[in-house]
Amino acid sequence: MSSDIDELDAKILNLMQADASLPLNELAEKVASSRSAVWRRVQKLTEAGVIKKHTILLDAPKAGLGVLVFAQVKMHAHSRDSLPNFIEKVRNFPEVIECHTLMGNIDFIVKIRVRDVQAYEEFFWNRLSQIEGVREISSSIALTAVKDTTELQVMPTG
Amino acid sequence: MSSDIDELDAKILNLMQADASLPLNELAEKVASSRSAVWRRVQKLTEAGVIKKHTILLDAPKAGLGVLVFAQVKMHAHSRDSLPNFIEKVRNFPEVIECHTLMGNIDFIVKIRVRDVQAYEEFFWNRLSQIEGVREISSSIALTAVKDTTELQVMPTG
DNA sequence: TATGAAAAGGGGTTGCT
DNA sequence: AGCAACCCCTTTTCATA
Repeated sequence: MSSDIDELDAKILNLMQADASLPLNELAEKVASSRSAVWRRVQKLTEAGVIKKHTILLDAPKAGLGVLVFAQVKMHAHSRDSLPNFIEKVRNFPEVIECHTLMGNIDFIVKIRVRDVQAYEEFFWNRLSQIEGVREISSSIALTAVKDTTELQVMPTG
Repeated sequence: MSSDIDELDAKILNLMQADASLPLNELAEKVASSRSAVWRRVQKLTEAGVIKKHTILLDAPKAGLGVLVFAQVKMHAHSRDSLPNFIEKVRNFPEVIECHTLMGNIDFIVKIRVRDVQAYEEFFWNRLSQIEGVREISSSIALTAVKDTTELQVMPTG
């Protein structure tokens, strides 16, 4: 399950999250190991699915998506059947960055990035609120990002 | 501001977000351009800060962080002075992945990843709720991730 | 000034010890 | 697990329009 991560794996993962463009020899040096050893660890971690992908992170406003919204969505109580449709729709909206089901009275929390407030209004009325089974949406515009990372603090297993 | 992104830039950014390990020649082929042209675009976009960093994304449960929590934090109304301290603390908690200030009655939304529910209880009581000025915390454990990406749909400016 | 080609350098990959 | 050789990709430079 937590695919047996030892201290070396943890160090590698933490460094690569901070900067995936770090050359293999520098990485090896920082973790006090050799190129090949580190390279094989990375292979294993990728095959095991611990490393999901290599990507670049963009500055959202500079990429033309200056507005971040968190929407709390509640579904009609008797609309179990419309859930697969909701999920399908939400996955295909490029504006939706994340969507999670929550325990408690909120059914979904949805993280959305759009160009500006007008674009959100458009998205809200014509897209999100139009999905069958949606009962209530409470939208909050995010002001300042106090913290916004993708880095997980990986610790050795056990 | 939205650093003048043309169609070629947009294509490059979208492809690199999907897979940053894509070799330059394949990337060039996909966007119907040449290696050097694409390479210079990437340089420019990095210098302009549109591309913030290269990273790897981990499977959180496989990396030993199986529990995702969204916490809504409200501060005491008269505790303006304690905000810098709150921000500083939150930024230094490795469990906190994101924290945004919101318009409306919730002051902060905090996204947290921990090993298990016990780890969250520990984090909640000994860390988050101990920060000066915090009045109320409403924690929701996330069940299923309907969507969880970092990819922004980049469109040409204008 | 921007583009393409081609050389030079560095890093990823592999096999062997 | 480490070493070293190989090969491919990135990066620079140069020539061209």
